[in-house]
Amino acid sequence: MGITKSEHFTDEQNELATLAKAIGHPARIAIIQHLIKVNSCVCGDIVNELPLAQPTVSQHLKELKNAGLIKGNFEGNAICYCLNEEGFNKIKDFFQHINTYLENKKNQCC
Amino acid sequence: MGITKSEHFTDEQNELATLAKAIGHPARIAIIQHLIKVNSCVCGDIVNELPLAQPTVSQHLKELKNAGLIKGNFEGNAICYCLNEEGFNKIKDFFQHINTYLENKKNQCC
DNA sequence: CATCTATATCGTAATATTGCAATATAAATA
DNA sequence: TATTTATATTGCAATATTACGATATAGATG
Repeated sequence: MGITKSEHFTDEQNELATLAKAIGHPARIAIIQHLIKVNSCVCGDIVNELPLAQPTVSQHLKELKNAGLIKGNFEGNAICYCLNEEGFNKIKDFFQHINTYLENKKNQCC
Repeated sequence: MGITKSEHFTDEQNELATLAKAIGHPARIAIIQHLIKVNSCVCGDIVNELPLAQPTVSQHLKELKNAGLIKGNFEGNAICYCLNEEGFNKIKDFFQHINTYLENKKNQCC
């Protein structure tokens, strides 16, 4: 089959999965790290930073954008990308929940 | 090609991507949420909680285990699964870094 | 030991992802 | 308007993922 049975899961579960999946590629991790590192809007030098061809980078940017993790504005004929808080805020709560749980859990068999 | 070019990225980037990718499926989000909810080791009732066949659940558990996000102990003829702090701690720093950045960033074009 | 119960593995079909060359598009500039 | 520059889209091949029936395995129990 190969189709993820999204309809059997909650919207929250599907949304979190989509976000995590979008982050789940080293090229997309690299893009996120680069956007943080340069601490400003990046107008296209992402292609030069990555060991991938331009169409491939464009595809990764598209996936991050679709997931709501980055956003881009036209700036002349270039595009200015930066992180999108909305997307990251959605994951933040999930991980904070997990961390709180892990800090307090006791008497587990493993 | 379809092969992720892991060799061109740093170990950290590959590791973070592997962790995020493992989380990036609604069934695996559901497993994580369930393990937190029951607040104890779960010996096999995960299959009953999910809308998927037993082999499929077993496969998802394997992926979470391989990524270091859960661990399992034999408990009689059943297996006891719970969250693995190690894996989650690795992602924690990444997201904390992002959150700190997002809270402080200013004067961005987007 | 035979059987039951719980979980894993195998095999396979359907689908998704990754990557890139070629090409298209769109704004800027000569 | 022709050209350049920046980015996106298309098309396709290679590979990975998802799902499940069938089957294997391993401990518990009769």
